[in-house]
Amino acid sequence: MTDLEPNDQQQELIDSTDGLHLVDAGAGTGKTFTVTRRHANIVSQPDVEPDDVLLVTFTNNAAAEMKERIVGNCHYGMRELADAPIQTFHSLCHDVLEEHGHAAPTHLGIDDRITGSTRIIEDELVEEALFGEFIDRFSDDHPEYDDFFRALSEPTGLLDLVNQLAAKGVFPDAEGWYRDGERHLDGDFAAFKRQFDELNEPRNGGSKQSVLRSKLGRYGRSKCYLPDAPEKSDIRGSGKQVPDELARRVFEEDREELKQFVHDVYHEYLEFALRRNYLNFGMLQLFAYVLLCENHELRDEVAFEYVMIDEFQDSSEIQFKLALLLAGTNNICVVGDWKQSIYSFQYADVDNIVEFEDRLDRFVGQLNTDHERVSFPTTPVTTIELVENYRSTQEILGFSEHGLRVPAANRDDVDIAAVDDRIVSLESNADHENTTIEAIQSDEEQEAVLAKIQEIVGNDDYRVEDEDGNPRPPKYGDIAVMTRTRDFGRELLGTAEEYGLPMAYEGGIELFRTDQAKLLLAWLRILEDDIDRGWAVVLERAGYTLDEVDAILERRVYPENMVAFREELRELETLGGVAQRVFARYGYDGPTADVVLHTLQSVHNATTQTRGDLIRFIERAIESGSTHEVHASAGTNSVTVQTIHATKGLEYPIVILANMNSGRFPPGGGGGGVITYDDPVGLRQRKVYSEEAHGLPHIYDNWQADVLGKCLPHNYDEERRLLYVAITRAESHVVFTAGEDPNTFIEELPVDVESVTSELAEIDREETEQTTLQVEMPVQEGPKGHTPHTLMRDDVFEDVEGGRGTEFGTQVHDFAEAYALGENVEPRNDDEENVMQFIDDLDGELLVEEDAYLPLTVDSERVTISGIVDLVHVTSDHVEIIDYKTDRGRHGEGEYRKQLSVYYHVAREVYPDHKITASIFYTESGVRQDVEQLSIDEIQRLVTEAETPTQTTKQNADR
DNA sequence: AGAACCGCACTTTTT
DNA sequence: GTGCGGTTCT
Repeated sequence: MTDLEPNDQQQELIDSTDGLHLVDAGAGTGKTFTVTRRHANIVSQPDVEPDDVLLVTFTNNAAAEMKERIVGNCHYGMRELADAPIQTFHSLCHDVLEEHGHAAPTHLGIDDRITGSTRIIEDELVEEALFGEFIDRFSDDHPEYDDFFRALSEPTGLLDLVNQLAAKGVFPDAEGWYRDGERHLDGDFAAFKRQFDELNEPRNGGSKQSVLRSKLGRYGRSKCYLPDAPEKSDIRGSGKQVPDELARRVFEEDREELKQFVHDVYHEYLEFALRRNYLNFGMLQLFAYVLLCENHELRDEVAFEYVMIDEFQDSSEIQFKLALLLAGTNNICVVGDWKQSIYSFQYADVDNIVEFEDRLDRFVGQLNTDHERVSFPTTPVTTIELVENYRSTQEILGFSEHGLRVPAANRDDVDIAAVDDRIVSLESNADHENTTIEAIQSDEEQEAVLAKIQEIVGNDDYRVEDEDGNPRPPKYGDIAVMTRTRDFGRELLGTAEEYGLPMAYEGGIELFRTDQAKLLLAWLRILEDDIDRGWAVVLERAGYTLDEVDAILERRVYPENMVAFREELRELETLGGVAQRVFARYGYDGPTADVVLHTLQSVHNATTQTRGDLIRFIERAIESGSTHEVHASAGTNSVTVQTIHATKGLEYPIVILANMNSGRFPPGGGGGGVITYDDPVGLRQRKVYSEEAHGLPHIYDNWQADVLGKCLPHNYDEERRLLYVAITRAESHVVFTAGEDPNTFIEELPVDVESVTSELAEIDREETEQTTLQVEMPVQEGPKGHTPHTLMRDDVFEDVEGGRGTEFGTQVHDFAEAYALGENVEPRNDDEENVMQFIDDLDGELLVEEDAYLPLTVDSERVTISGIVDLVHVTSDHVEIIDYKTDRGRHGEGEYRKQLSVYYHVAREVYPDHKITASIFYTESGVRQDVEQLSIDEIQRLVTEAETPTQTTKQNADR
């Protein structure tokens, strides 16, 4: 609808630039279109610059898309808008801290600075490792907290807690809690009591016990409370309700020590992170918030004249407050849809939008307690509803509302009147009415899904609209299968492959962190060069203890059966063969092994990678991030498989909502945390002392927390919204599918469930357009011009045990350069001794050319480059390219392979007749290792892939 | 009809 | 550890 004019509500939003606005923008109502037009309208005012208008999105992709659309719509070009504040909260906070935030930690009593070199830890596993290191040290330093640690199974639970507190705006300072943070930790008895009472209400007019009493039926089961814990009959009472005073008994508990513990962990972790020169995403917001709270001049300086927040239902409490601090005026506009709030696990709080006015008022009050930080009135708030839907037929829109009304479980009762009251019904703008909504159940669900797809493709009953609005029969590419779990999607993909049906999974898969991938990697390493890292994994897996593994690695005599297996693998010619044999050995025959195999093969086939390349590829994949993105090639005609969470913002003519099976949608259960934090209950600990920790029977010594856990209602709202989101992706047709045991949702929806047995035809692979999986190579920056320094990834956070780290490496490198330049320097450690020895051993006179990047113009015998490659040594017939590394074990030679290769090819041009080698010099051991060169094509390919990220198939249509 | 008991299964993803 | 659904008991 780029060419179309805005409708009345959209126009109203575009025109009302001033004042507080809450916009309910349902699915497919042209939200992005309207927001970008509104932005253009604001900046078209004579005294408003793009810099004055903050537009917050929740993903970088969304920000980029917004920017692009805005450029197309106003008189500013991309250049003027390149630095305009159209960004995520996180990147905005990053900018603020970078520019003004050096002293931010001091406001929390932390004597450290945020500097330009402070890194943002993006990888969860990296942070967990760092946190683990921190918590080890912390527990050593604080014997007084031994009791807490005895009850903790996973220290990462504490990291979760810290992040959750940060997202709620609860921070520790030197003495206690920043501002009114402690109130949140204490909880709110009145609010708790309301929830307690609601859950303690007898059912069926008094004839049936309350939900709470029923839940407490398992009180004490498979638990061993301390002797002073009350009896079950005492807890549950004798009537239909539990005793009223139970609320107070479980709520009132001395938590001073627990709060102190959490405070110390939290505060010292912040100190630790700053000392190690990193921040996580939560800390970005934390410090930016503190800074904006404390520094009144800065707040005025940074403040924006206009603030717009997109996808407001995905915002967290601290983000709401940040927005208030960043707003210099009341020109605040939040746009969102509570019905599409499905990211609470990312600290999103739907109440930000549902209770917007209450929260606005409350948060401003909190911010203004001691100083007027927010100086505009919180009323009036103008509400604008976008109700015209440009995506789906009316029938689908009507049906989608049922998703918000049906019970998600037998015991779930929905307050339909209350839901209806909140729903703003959408009106379809579609000019065609051909819609089908159906549900099928089959004992072989996967086959049923595929058979349904075969039935749909080319079938005029399922006709869809082409770009000009004319009806046409559907293609594979018109269909999306949405699932709640990745697993089902992956399995379906495997089945589709068997039948040759073109299907591609889109989204993140944690492919290379699976045991399957790690074992395969280990064996590939063993095959490649027998290195310890391969054997260590394999031996550990076979049950050897760490000491035994060490001994075996030391003696290099490996178990006979493993050596035999290695020889067996050596015989195999293809990578697929190796992988299959490895998986067979360990009994991996599930979908994960299949996908690992398939993915590696597609990388392998599509390129000319050697086994060594693949090893490095897997290493990088493991290192660089937990999930591995797998995309369908753009433009191929294949069915898309996605999780519902990943489909937000997308749309498809035909949606198959699969895996509507009992027990899985909605999810059941969920592990019990040790320390929980949840308003209004506050901070609680469930102390479980395990047998392993004590050699005693399992002791559960906090019966209060046990009961508290049951006093809060289980909320199914998000499950229902998930269903709603999935249905509203569809333009024309929806199919639900379930296996043997359909769940409550599918039974409660107003649609007949038809039992089917599917007849599935095998598709001739030659005839269908094959889809290939493209795996994004985790390659960093590409080259700019032809200087190699841009090839080096500079975001590798190096921190190695025993004091070896970035700083140490820099020192060794500085020493090496100074020594090569002939300066009078003394080695300070073994590494520098080794470097000195190495340079001394090189023959010939030493000549130096400073700042010698490319091209290498040399007429001397020998050149030192003070650039990124550490040393280029030239003799009459030989060029040696050398890179020092201070931290063997952290990085293989693959890390800087591209960069060394670029030098290699340049040297080739400069010295066509010389022998050219490139190698890594490990300073710790004094070992030099040659590096195999990449061809120019290979470098080019890696670089190109890094520069052109694959597009997602269908972005939010142009509205 | 309601209460008690038993066995089963056990996410999503962005910054 | 916990919620669900089904079965059995009262």
